[in-house]
Amino acid sequence: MRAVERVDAPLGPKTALLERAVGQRIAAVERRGKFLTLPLVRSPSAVPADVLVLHLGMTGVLGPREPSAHLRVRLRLDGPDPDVLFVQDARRFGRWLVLPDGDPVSLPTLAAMGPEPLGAGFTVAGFAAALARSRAPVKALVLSQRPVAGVGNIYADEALWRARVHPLTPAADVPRAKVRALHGAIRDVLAAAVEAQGTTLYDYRTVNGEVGAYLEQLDAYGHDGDPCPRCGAPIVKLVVAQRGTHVCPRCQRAPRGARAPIRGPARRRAPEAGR
DNA sequence: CGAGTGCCCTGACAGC
DNA sequence: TGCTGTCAGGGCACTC
Repeated sequence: MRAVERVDAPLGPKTALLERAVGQRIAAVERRGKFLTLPLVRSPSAVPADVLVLHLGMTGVLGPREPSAHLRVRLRLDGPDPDVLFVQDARRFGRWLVLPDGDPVSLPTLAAMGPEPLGAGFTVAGFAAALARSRAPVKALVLSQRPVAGVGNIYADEALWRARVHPLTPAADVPRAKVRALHGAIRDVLAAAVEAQGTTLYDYRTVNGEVGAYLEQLDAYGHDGDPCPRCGAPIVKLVVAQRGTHVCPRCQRAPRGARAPIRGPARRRAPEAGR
């Protein structure tokens, strides 16, 4: 069990409690959704109380090599090499903090997080119940991490496309058969993406510095203007929950009342062709 | 309390 | 060449 000898990070509200990690031992390395959670103990036989939480955001990289730029956290451990871990985060969307006594009050998303998508706790029945409670657009609800953990914008689009569910459908209106399909699609997409070591659009790298290969398997995300791989209709891009959203207008039927496609803020004409 | 919006932050890129 | 504006997105803070 390695102990934290020193933490260097810029001071601020997001990092104010990091120094609580100093002198404690890392009892485990766990993950909840997109959060890394490291329970800390004050002695090898103690029960974990504080939890060191790392969220890498979109551009965060955690690894043993010192980055050439955008270093945010330096974590010095006792014991053998590697004895220093670095967090690089160009866009500063990451978070790193200690939750005293594991209290997630400052991280509401973590506190209310749904089951792990690849675990046994993610059931069709539970997923259906979560959707039935909300009239938010189904994509917005999925992105909230509450019905299921770990689904971000790319994989939400892919799963909805596979299940033939329009992202603007009110969650409670998704038919039972499509809830089942979406549940399966989320599992399939995430399992395949993990297998491919993720999706590198721009910055993302694995812990070994490699790009993620799932980019090549994307069917909908980023394919606006391209033919749908299933039916050939052009994929359309719209905005749902402030996120770029890619839909096949033929396979994914829009809910009644939704006018599609919704372009973003109508202050600027969209470019003629995709890149 | 659920839903929607604004914001953070930097790099890539388009357009002039 | 260099400037300006826009866009990308995970999660929190805030408003309605």
